[in-house]
Amino acid sequence: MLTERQSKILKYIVEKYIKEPVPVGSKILSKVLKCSSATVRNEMSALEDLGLLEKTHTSSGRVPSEAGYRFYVDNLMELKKMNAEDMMRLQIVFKNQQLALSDTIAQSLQIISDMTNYTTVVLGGNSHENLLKQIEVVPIDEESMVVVIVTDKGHVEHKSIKLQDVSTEEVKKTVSLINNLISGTPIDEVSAKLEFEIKPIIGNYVKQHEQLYNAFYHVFNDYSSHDVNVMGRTKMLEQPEFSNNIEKIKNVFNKLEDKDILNSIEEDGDNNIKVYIGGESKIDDDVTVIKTRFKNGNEEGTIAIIGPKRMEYDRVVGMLEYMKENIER
Amino acid sequence: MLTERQSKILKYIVEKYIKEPVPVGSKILSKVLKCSSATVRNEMSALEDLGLLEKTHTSSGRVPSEAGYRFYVDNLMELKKMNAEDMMRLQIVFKNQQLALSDTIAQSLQIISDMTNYTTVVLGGNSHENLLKQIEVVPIDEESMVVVIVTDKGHVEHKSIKLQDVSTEEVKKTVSLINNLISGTPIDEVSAKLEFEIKPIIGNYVKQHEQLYNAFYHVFNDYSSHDVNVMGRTKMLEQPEFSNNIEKIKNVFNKLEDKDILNSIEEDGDNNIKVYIGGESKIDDDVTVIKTRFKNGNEEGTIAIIGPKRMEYDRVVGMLEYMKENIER
DNA sequence: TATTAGCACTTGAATAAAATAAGTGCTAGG
DNA sequence: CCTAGCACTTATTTTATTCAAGTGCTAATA
Repeated sequence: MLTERQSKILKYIVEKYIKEPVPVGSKILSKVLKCSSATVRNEMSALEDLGLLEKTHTSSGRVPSEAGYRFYVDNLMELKKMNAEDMMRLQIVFKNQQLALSDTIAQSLQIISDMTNYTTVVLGGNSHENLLKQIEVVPIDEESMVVVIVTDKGHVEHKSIKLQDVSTEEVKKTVSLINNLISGTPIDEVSAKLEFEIKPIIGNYVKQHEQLYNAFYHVFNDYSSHDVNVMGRTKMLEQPEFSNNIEKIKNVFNKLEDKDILNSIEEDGDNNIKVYIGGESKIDDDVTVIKTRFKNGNEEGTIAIIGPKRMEYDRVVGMLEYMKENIER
Repeated sequence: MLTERQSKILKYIVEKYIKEPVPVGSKILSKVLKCSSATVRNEMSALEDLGLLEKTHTSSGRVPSEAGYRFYVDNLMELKKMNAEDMMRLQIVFKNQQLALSDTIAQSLQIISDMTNYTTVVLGGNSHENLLKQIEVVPIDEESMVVVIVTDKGHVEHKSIKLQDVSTEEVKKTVSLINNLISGTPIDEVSAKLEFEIKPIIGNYVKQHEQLYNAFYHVFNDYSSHDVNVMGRTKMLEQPEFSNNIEKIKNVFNKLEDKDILNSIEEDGDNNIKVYIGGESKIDDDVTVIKTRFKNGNEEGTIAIIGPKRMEYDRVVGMLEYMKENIER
């Protein structure tokens, strides 16, 4: 366990370094703590031995290590309430009764991205939690049509398909069959049900049943299963740890394009606010992801704020708490 | 007009500089042209006076100016056919009969982005060219529902709306009213028709008609009107003119996020391949956009390749021609 | 008249050396 | 246990030096 003074030192260094990415030396701390710089140096050395601080070179000041940030977040950080002005901006969105929940969330996260200069993400629930509500087919011309899938949570997915020698009648019949028989099934089980419950039936009355079955099968199989909405991608470029390092930018941007990586943020079980620092983030050693799940009626999902490891943890966690509260009622 | 020799010099400089972003000096050209470097210098000086070449500093070699690229593209460039290997890769996609056209295009442009290290874009027709085909409403719970809009070109857009005290019956009636009366209308005229043709009618039999009307009105008004699909955003980072210049990266990425800017690429009338160099591109002085419209049956749109001004014009134009041909049949 | 050899001159890039600033570890004494 | 003091390290900044590439211009040449 850390002594009172060590805690103070670590907290100060983390917060100072977050404000400005410059290693923190003993001199400034000696003023804060009203003791000599030598004393501070001894303490810093101890904190380094504990793995909470690091040096950038032999004679540099100290910088928080990943474990240092972790300790700060878990033990030292004091939550910061949002300031009134920021709250006002968000309330304008939340008070707007016209908006559907997903739009409310998107807009408010866009605002948060602007306020903080961090990237924000909304993830919309997993496909095994989404049940098929209804499918609709709209014919476009002789051979192509659009299939629209709606889930019980209001997610919509669509795909155009091409069919030869299948009549509109046959398609309509099949659609109502699907709606009657397998609506209510989790999306990722639909393909299976199609095979065992629909295929045998349409085999009887549809000439090109193989083709028709295949088309629907593919539609559900390709169901991308996740809404991913990233806001403020370019905010990452404002952060000094990236703006000097093209390789890092490349890496981070590529990860932000990768839906699998983003979706993996949703995985982790619990409903509280979670903080993934550096290596824990799966994005980059210098990136932190802070996320929480939300649930409002039958809509649920995850919101996340992605920024540098040097993120303003106290502020962001406060914001996310505020967001969660407002979304959930 | 340029002399034979001047043309040769300009062509050589453009192509050399595209291969490697280093100013081209008179020495190498003297070898190519089999004349003295002094002669070349005189010619280069003349080309500079014509505004086709530039120097990066008083004693540097020459670099093509924007006008130089323009002249090259319009007069000197020899189209380059795609090589067999690249063609093969694309043919695998084009030969796949299963895919809907939009998927074929997306996949092939993804491949082109990988082959060239340029960013690619598909734009899906303007809203005034899209006619309303059909709308569908799927109720999600007591008060919310999803509205799905399908256009005659197979574009799908959806939006959830919230309604209080409106019965499913009333909504259904309104939907079939819309489908019967204004299907076939250009999307961006639907709002107006709603007001004059639908509103008066539903006023008679729907209690909360104001609310219902508003909901539909918003749905069409927010219709984002364009499919924009950007592939290989991060490829820009591979280009040396950007990878050393964060400000440029920021600018370019922000523009690539901006749908209005991307859509403006579609504007320009004509169906042929168009090249917008540097300032003409609306994205950045160092960016070139090469685009063409395509039309296949009732689906149409624009494909574009976005890269540095130092783009391999001959290769990209060749590819785009090949793409257009394949899409259109 | 068009070309070319020759040369002085300019500039950016690379390298090296020196000066500066910030900060550390350690020792010894209060 | 704390701290004053000092030798030592390292990154950063500044200045000077050299090097390579390339130009423009002049005068001679074909």
